[in-house]
Amino acid sequence: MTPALPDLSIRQLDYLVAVSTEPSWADAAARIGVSPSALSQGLSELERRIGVPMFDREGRRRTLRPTAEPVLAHARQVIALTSDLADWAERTRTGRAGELRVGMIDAAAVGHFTDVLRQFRDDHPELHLTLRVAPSGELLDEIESGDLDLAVVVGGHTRRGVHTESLMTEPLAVFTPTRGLPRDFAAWGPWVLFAQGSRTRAIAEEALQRLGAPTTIVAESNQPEVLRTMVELRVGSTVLPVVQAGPDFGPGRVIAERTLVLARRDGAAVDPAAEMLAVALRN
Amino acid sequence: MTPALPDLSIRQLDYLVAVSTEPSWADAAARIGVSPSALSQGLSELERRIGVPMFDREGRRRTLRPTAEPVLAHARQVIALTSDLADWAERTRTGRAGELRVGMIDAAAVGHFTDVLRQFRDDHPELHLTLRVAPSGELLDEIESGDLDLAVVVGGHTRRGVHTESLMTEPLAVFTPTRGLPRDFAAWGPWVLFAQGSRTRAIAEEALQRLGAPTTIVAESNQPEVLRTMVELRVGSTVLPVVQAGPDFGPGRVIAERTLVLARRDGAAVDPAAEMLAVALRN
DNA sequence: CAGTTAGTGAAGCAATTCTAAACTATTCTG
DNA sequence: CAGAATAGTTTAGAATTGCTTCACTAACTG
Repeated sequence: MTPALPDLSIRQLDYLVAVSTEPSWADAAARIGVSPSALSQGLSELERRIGVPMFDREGRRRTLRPTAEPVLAHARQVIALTSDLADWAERTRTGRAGELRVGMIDAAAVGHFTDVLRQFRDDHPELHLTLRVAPSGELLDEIESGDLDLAVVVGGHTRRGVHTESLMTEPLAVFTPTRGLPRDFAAWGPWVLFAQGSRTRAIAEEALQRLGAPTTIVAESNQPEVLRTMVELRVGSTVLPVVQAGPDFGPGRVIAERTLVLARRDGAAVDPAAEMLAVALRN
Repeated sequence: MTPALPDLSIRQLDYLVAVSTEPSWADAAARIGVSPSALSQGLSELERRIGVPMFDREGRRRTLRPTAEPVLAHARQVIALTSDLADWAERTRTGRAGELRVGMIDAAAVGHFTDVLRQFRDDHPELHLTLRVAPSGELLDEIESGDLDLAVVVGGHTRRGVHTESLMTEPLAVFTPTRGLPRDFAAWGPWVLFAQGSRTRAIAEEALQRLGAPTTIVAESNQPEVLRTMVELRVGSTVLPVVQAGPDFGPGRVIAERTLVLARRDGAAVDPAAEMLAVALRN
């Protein structure tokens, strides 16, 4: 068992180092910016806590006795360490260093927030930023487990322990192999959609049902690239965020919209770097 | 210029390490011996001073976030250093380590306090004890300049900045080449005495004058060995502390006494080791 | 000797840090 | 699922710490 450490404070050690450097205690006090009395009392207290006499009296001056050398060495070392820590804290606080794990759905990463990400990377070169692109569900799992600090996902999920905040809404549109859509909703389809379980898939199906269109599914994938190819091969029509439709199709027929939200672990302390990215994402 | 260090205390760092070791904060608080409330508040304060969020909330527990690893490392290191310092302080305080420079006149070192010195050396094997044997005047110079921590010298000197304390008195006696002394003091002498400037020499001369004996000096030396030899060679009589007379002479005729005093630098902090030796010297 | 300088001690005040107790939220348990 | 137990926080109040100011002592300086 440790025999109860003396409760020394950085400040007291700082006094000691100052006194060892400056010609007089008064100068030391002035440099630190406290009254001579405070310095005197502080050093007395330090001496008392360590329990070993450290100062001699030389005329009216006080001198550090050589015996106290180990204490001075200790003080210097601890102050150096603390100074390093303060630097680290400063860098972390300003988001200039540290680690930040971000997740985004593909539309966010490659579509809406590409520029924001690039800019953020440029602004924080020392920050170790890892970006994970995956469907909302997976990202939310990782937010929940603490593997991600921040994620941009499709809104509408409810997940305990995860806090969300709306970022933007974007339109979902129907894209067909043929130019133009039948006037009669019942003639729409069949469909090539995002995979079962996807929130965007659910939004699309719901919209189609509301319009009275059939919801026959002939193929599914989570990769918009795959969906587009299917449409080109005339397997069926699809519902995609317009940013992901690509230039080969027409403007598409908007039938719904989805919300992109910023997700963070609930109760997690706000990481400064995460907060800075969040600000950037909100524009 | 350093950007003002956060005033962290050992105690706060200790909280952090405890929390990282124990399964719950309550356990950590119990181990340290403080209320859970104090721990909670202390860690909040630490977090605030460092300025970087360090804890997450996991259900009702709080966990150290990986980001705070550098702080924990710092805490461990500073605590280890402080623990070393505490050990050093403990050893120094109990006189088990450190340095002690002692001066003694020969009669004290070889006569009265030989056993005390041997015992003290045995009791404090780790203590670096240096013993300097020299006449009182020299020793007092060195006490004054700080080269010695402690000295046993002949009393009667007054030296500013040096504090003295009586240890013992010892008799000074006349020793002659012949057995027995003349009844008539005027027939005493001639003398072989300690060198001019010696305090013991002054005491002896004064005593002889008081008795009405002549004080013709035919030889002088500060080495009692030399004085004894002179007496054996019948150069003259001498006045010596009885401990230094040796067995070859009779008991001697006591004519005065001198005091041995413990001398220390005035205003010097009391070195624990010095204090322990002082206690031993006082018996 | 008067004046200045270095450091200390006392009083008062503000900030810190503790305990105790009430409180919130979460988890366990029958 | 209700109720108890648990983990941590908050609040109020007391104790401690640490600072400033001011008076003071001792030691240099001219």
